[in-house]
Amino acid sequence: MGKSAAWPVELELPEDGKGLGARIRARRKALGKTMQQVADEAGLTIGFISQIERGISTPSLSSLYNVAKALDCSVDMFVAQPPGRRHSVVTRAGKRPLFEAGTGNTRFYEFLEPGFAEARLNACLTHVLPGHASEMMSHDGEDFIYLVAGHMLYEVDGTSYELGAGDTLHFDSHKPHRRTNIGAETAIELWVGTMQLFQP
Amino acid sequence: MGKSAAWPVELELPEDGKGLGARIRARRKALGKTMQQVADEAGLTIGFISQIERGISTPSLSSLYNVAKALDCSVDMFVAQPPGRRHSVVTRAGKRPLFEAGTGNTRFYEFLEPGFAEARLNACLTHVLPGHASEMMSHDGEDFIYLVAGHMLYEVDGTSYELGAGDTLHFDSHKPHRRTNIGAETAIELWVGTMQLFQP
DNA sequence: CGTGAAACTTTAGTGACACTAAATTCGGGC
DNA sequence: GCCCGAATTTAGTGTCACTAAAGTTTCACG
Repeated sequence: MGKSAAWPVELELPEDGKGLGARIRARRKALGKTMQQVADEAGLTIGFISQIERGISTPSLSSLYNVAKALDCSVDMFVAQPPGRRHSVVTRAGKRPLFEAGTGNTRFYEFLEPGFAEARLNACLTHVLPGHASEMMSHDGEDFIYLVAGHMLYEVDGTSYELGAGDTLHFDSHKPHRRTNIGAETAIELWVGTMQLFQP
Repeated sequence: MGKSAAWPVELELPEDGKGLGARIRARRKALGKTMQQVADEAGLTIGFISQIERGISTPSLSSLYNVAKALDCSVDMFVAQPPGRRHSVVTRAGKRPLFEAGTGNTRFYEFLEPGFAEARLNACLTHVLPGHASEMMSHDGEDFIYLVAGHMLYEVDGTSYELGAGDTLHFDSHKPHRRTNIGAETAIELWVGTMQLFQP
């Protein structure tokens, strides 16, 4: 099965129709480089670069790594992305759908639609009522939090961080983490991360 | 050169010492799956999964794609990351280094250190004085902007977006974009993106 | 401790495809 | 039309992506 499945990478195209080869070509042209230059820097032949870009050949991981390096970017820029989804470039304060999270009416979140279908960033504004404490969690990706208002206590991998308005927190989401509103008022946190959110 | 360079992918290890195989194993164990399960779902043999995880064999892109799918994640989770860098989980309002950007004293930014060495997200708080207009730019990654204060006009790929405090903007950074402070006061924007920032 | 089964590793291959060198074609400028 | 740079095509080759099966290790249970 392995070898005859050489094409699934290309078949799983994002909606904009770009596969691995097309993305490499787009990047090369954006940098104004010839195939010969890329081939030289990647230690490959110009013929192979041509075949890669036209989807006729698929590079090994190490060759792809070298091509990405010759193109001044990282490998993940060329690999397949998740399928398209609803999106909106701008979201407006006071006009976002508000959803209740979990149980107990202690947390609400404003859903921010991603700016474009293939976006890897996801964002969410969460309103946390005083006293609310989440359970310990751990997941893929990374969390970036900007505390818009209030006082929160975050625990990440056994370490506690107390945050006030304007502070930020950023950590690897694999690490066990939870949060508590330790203030007297509703806290508002802006979360930006690379974990795919449930889309209402 | 191509084939004899089968190991550069492993040699370019992030600081936590994890290569492709080790990351696959970690993910598999995190999901509580056996090699046999992953092999079945990926259409490969258990022997090959074992060799991949121990770095003895390197999968083709299509096989890696299928393994990632069997592990409920995307390929980019397994590829090499940039080298380590300075980081800090928390940044405090009023305590961040402030830098002047460009010329003319019309823009200052607070540098937010990434939360961990391998983080892919980068963040920055920018203070934009009234009237300041940036030049048109375009780069890798994606931009997520939360306007903390003020009124800004953003132009992305020919389309204009006027934002007020609390609004967000999110777009593919490849698209030509620029911004102008159209208000009477300093605007503050929180930028979160996947482009690597200059690190002071 | 012994046993058996599950989980993983090792071995001994095979053949397809990752990649090459060189020939040919294409496109643009003069 | 000629020339040259850029890209594509052709005709391979041999390495490694991947297999099946045997062997080893680990783990749970009595």
